[in-house]
Amino acid sequence: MTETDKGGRKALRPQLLSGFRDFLPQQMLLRQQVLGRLREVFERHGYEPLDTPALEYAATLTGKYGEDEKLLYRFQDHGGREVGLRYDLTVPLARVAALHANDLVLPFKRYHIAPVWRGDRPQRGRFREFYQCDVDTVGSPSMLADAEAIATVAEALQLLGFPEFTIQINHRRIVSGLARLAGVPEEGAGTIYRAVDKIEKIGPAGVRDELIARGIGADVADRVLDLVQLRGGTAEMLAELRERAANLPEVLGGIEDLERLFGLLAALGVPREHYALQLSMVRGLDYYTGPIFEVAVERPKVGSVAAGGRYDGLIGSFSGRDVPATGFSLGLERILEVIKEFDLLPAPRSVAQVLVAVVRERDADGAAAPDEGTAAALALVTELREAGLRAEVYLNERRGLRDQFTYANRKGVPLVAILGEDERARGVVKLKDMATGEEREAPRAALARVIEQFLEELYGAEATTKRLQQ
RNA sequence: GUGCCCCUAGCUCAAUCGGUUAGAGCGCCGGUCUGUGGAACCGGAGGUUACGGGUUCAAUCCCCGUGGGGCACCCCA
Repeated sequence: MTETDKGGRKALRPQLLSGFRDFLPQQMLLRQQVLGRLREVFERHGYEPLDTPALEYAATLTGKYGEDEKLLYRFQDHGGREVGLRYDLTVPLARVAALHANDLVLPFKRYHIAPVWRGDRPQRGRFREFYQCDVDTVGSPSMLADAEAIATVAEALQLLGFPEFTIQINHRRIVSGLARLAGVPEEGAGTIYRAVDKIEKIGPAGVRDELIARGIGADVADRVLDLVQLRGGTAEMLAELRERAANLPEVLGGIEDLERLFGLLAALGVPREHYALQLSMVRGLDYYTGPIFEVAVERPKVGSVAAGGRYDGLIGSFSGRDVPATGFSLGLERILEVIKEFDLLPAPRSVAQVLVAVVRERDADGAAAPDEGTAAALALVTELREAGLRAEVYLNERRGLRDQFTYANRKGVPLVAILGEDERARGVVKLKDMATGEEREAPRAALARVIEQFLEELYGAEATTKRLQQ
């Protein structure tokens, strides 16, 4: 931070840290609209809200993320404690599950919408402070919990109007079986996983090159690629895998999980085009133990918008007693990138639905007599608020109507209500639609209803009723 | 974290080969205009050319560093 000299006065240069953002009202309106829909879907599926502190003991966060741990924000607090900003919402949940084990009804389903921090280099859809929207279930080893998380995410993306998306599903044990089948020791497996995960991006030949470049024999590389590229229906692919992994009980368990999971997804009615077995998909975080999920988009180029999986060992790392858990996480900013790209959710520009103008009034001599007009406007705005409308009054009674219209116009307030002497005498309120300039008069008593009707004509039922039907 | 590109008014961009007082459009503020906006006209504010240093008689321009942004990689939501 540098200081500057502004008009003889020292001033701090207002500046943001790289990868951190302010959200101005326009952006907040869109964000809140999206979050509102997510919350709605989460609660519809019975997930309960949870929040936890931004800051945790560093030890809580370390050893969970593998190589990514280098992105963890950590430092000493005033008491010299080693602390860190949460890197995701999953580890804090595991900590909560261990700490409050006696207070939670299992299976415990929670959603958590909150910022997380990663010391990554910013790019489109990638920030150092960003919001994750998680749904997780603690205490159920059943694939039902995984299926529910997947169904929830599918429904959320549908509700947001995502043009097309596929939830890719794989299993941690199948992934590690890959290395085993290829005859690669567990330590070197990471490089295989990472290379394989890029198959959609760089193609099989690219993966082969990368594997060989990393010291994997050509024959082994081919075997891995062969497995990962199994084609056909899900059932056929799993059957084929079962055959090839006949002597690897671990992999067989993974195959069973997935067979069950796919059955449950069908039973839940998740549209078939929205999920698929993807044997090349790998998740980087260390804590996954079972099924893993990911939703990636090609357009815009922001990578994955959601990811998750089962982590049956994570809670045990806090409590010493393994408790199964699984969940799915959506990345708000990446979802917003998609929404902007396809213009899926035109958000209102302003929270206010109506601006009550303050009409200046003069007495017979032409002297200012502002109080009556102001009082009338205040009474009206209060009335509208009591009727449940989002109404504001222009906060400067010395301005003319012209300025007040300009204000409404700039701010995007769709309606302006005018209650001057003339209207008061006739018991009406004049209502102006700022988009078209059209004016209507409504009896004072019925004004709120007329405004609601007006808004409905302008924006459809959605804008006024907040309740969204699928 | 690595590499490359970028940064001039609130926004989008100008400014000859390094040349003297850094301009325009839009926006903003005020006025023409006491009850009708997004039009027009007039006027105004707003810049240490991101910041710091260096080279030079002279730097928006060349060099170095810092900060911020973008792209690719790494990785990831």
